[in-house]
Amino acid sequence: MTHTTETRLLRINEVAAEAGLTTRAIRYYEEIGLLEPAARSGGDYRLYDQSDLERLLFIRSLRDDAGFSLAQIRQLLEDEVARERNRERFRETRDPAERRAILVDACTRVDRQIEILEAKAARLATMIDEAQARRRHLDDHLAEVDGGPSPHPERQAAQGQPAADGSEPRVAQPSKPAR
Amino acid sequence: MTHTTETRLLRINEVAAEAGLTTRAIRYYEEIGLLEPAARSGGDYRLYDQSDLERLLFIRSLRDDAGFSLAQIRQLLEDEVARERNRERFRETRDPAERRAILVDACTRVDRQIEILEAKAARLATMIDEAQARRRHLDDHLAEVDGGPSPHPERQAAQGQPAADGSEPRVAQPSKPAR
DNA sequence: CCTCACCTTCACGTGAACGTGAAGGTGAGG
DNA sequence: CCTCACCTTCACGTTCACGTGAAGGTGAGG
Repeated sequence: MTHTTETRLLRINEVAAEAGLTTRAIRYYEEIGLLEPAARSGGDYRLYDQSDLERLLFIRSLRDDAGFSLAQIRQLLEDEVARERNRERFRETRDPAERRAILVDACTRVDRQIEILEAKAARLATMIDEAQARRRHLDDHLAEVDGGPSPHPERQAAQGQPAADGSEPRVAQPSKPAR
Repeated sequence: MTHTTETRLLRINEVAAEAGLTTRAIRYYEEIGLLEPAARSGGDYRLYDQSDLERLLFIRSLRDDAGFSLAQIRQLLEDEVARERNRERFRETRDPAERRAILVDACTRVDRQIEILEAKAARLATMIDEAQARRRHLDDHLAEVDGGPSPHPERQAAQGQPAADGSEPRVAQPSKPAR
């Protein structure tokens, strides 16, 4: 008898709590083909294992943190599954041409994933930069108001009168004078 | 007469084309308070200026590239507007305490923006790393299949027999053996 | 003045991503 | 065996982000 190792199967309610999702959401994800429970009980209860939980956590982070639609998530997960199948097929052949074809297909999928992800990341990076620039500018003003010319040590004090109004370097996102 | 400078006002159809949105979407954004046209014509036609167009482009990039909901975008834009108001108030007072309060408020808003953005970016970065690791692994296999031990020059050739099955370093996103 | 393309405001329709009962089955504890 | 909490499958309701007419006004060209 494996005594502590084996992390028993979870019912939908439990896995939902662990994943931070509702039971309805999980059933919905099953409806649209995002995951199937590892097993069913006698009375057709859905039973989930540890990998299901991880998959749900992954789905949730894609949805919440990365902001993907379930359709995009489906695409990403399908590519993942295809990758798995490719590995199978790869192992089952010795023909170099076929192996090459499998690898090329895999590359195409991965490249597509990367492209999708990087487009998002690039825009986010720009926005973060802009926000941080504003933050630094505010810090300077704060230091200036707080204790005269002597902001934080690592950035040299803005000598003279550093445009003592509240002017900031506009980066993006315009807005009209009186709106 | 200002002859070329002045970039005349655009009607909804034109600004929609330039922004890559539909007229309906733009009217909807107005409904939910994301932007108001710069002006209205005699017959109540919506008229947009250059800053409106930029704002629409910004909204679109937030929606498409960053994957924000319109509610989140509204939040971000509102913070932006608040920032604008703060600058006004800042200029209109000389009281250091008040100025400080304004700046602290601004910092809070910016920090919240940054927090939201960085959460998204962090998750995306991880995913990109994982995808690129897979991509590199595939490249190695490809090179191996293509021309024996001699992958691309900048990465040293995997000597010996580099686990000639299709094994990849699993990074995240599990999947069960036979699903 | 007429036409025709574009505009306006309702107002209902739609797909995605669930929420919310309804009606009945399941399973561990007392 | 009974209870009670949790499960099942319909199936309709809801919010978001628009789409799609309908019915009528606008404005530049011929």
